[in-house]
Amino acid sequence: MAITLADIARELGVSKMTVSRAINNHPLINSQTRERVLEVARRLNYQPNQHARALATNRSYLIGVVVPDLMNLYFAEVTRAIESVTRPAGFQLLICSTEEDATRELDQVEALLHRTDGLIISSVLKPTDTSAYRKLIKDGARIVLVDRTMKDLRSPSVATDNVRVGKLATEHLINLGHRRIGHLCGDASSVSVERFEGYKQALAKRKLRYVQSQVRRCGLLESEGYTAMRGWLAEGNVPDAIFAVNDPAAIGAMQAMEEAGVRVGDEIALVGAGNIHYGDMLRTPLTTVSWSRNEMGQQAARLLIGLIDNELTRSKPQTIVLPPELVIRNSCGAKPFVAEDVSYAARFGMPAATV
Amino acid sequence: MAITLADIARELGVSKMTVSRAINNHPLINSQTRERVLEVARRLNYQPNQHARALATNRSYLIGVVVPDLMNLYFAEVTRAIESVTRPAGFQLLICSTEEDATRELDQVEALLHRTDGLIISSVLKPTDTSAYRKLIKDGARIVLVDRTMKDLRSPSVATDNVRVGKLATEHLINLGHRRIGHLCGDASSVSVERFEGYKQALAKRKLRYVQSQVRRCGLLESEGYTAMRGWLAEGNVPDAIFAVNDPAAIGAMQAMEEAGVRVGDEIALVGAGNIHYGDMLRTPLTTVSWSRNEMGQQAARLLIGLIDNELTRSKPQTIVLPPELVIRNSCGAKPFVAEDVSYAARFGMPAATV
DNA sequence: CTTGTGCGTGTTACCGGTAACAGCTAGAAT
DNA sequence: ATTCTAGCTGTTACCGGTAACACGCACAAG
Repeated sequence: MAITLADIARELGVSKMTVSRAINNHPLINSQTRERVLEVARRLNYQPNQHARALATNRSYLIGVVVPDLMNLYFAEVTRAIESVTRPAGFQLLICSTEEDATRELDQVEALLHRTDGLIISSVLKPTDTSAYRKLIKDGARIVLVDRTMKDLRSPSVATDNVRVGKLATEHLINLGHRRIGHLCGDASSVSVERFEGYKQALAKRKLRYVQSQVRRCGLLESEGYTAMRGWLAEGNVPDAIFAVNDPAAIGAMQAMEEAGVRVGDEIALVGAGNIHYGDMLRTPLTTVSWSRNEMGQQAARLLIGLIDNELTRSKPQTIVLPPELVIRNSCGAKPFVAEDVSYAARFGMPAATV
Repeated sequence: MAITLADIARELGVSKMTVSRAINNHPLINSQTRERVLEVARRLNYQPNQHARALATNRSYLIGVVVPDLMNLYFAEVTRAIESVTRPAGFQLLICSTEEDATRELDQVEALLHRTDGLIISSVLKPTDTSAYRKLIKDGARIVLVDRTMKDLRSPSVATDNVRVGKLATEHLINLGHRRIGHLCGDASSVSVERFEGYKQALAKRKLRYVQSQVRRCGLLESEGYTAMRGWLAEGNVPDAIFAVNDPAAIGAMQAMEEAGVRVGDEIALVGAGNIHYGDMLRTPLTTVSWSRNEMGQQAARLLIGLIDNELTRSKPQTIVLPPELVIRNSCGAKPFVAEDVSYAARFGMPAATV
């Protein structure tokens, strides 16, 4: 078995408490004693039992992260950003992917709550389905919402302005001269609903009629974008331009178009959202709407640590909104097949190429 | 505070032990009593304290996963496969990304060991740097290695035949008529070393001379592939064909080539390894070597659960080797810019497109 | 010389579970 | 009627930490 406090205490002829204080740098301890303890601890390679510590202090130094899909690089990036803040603060991450499934999300959240100090959730639920989380939060759960938010929930959140995302994408397509603009819309989640709303607002603002048949439900997964677009192409009556709810859906749709021999960006303009990695390296580079995934993850992590340390007041939770911006590439047909404006090098913070 | 066993016990006028037995479906309990207990537990929404349980049983139902890079979809896929086995078995995952950093790996492993029942590791270390893990395993740590293995370590592992990976890729380039074949080689990890070895064996077998200057060290990250290739192009003396240690490195190199105006698959043939998601959808679809990430993750998970349940004998650890196969696309120039042979639909197990 | 004070250490109890064993009860076997 | 046994339940101790309080001691102040 592993070394315990008691082993060290026996070795030195002191009490467990003294050892505990030495290990935790308690102020009320003689510095010489501390040194002696630490020396033995090092020699025996003492590793504190995290379960015992968690039981006694009610602090696990674990943070749960619940995301819809880790195969979506958008969330991989957000998760990495979260980790970049939590790790230096001494927390480890319990990561769960819900595969865009609401039941699975609730199960996971329930299970995670009781072994973590707090949760960062990107919820698949309808933004109005707040009852479950409302109850958990009332019972003292520390939850921060990221990317996808919920209505009137007493918990901090970080997201982008998704109505604006939908507007930016749709207006861009309108500005390019398109009039029959369709939408591959997502599910019931906040991002889906709000981006859809932005799409409708953009149409209305420019006096274009909203046509039901030009909106197709697809979901947020790449495979769903593919299936939906394949169906659409088979049925016919496909619009000239499409705003897809997110990049994976757009990429799935793109693939369906290519298989059907439709030239993306030429015959059909396409815009996604999220600016995922590889979006600029695809056969047809994807025009999209972008906001900082890094900022998103880091802010969420800071908010949660704030909650854990009781620095944040519970009464008026913070809501952070990140500004979205359009990233024009080729899939929208705006600049058919010219080089990228931002060099790849910039992504890694390198000087521009000299070759 | 949360509901405890004692609360339920008091409510029913029985002992904590009876409640504990009811919750855990102990055989020695009256089924009526169990029903009564479970009913109250449900009503009070009892959730067992995992820390207490872990302390008492020395079982946390947590599995640690240590991968080099979650932004590499290859590992995202392996992780998802692990989760597909561990979740039904009642385990949750503590996921760490080491960012291809050895120090970080050792820190994380040390920290994870003491709060998990076992670890699945894809190690960044040199395959000969076994001392740290050897010690941990001797002290009873349950570790399964995945993707990247180590020499003579008493622990089960799942990997592909990486020498064969290097051979398949290089021989393919030779078969296409190339004679000046270079290699973007990785780091000191097993996969890097073995694929390099395969590259050399393929050259030797076909009586081609191994030329030092045609091998460039780059690492396993996309950014490193980019940097290395940019440097190579700037210096000149670039070979006709390149085998890159993995897909991210290949994709980075590809980007550097495109920025330099070099037509990939035409002026320079390129082959990667790993068959990551999006590899087939790039501007130039990437020829690569593939093996099942799903099989890899699932087998690793099963092995670890076997270790945890003491079903696996410690004396002769299992080593599972997954067969690699060549996936020919366009970047090698073999079939310049024709349609994919395998439809995208197949990836999602759908019938072929009818449009 | 007493009292107070502050520092450092030890004692005790507790966090919320579980293992091991003891004890009780009813019905079967003798 | 007595003993045995099976089946269930309770008791006690323990997992490895920590909080709260008690205590001892040296030294300064009164």
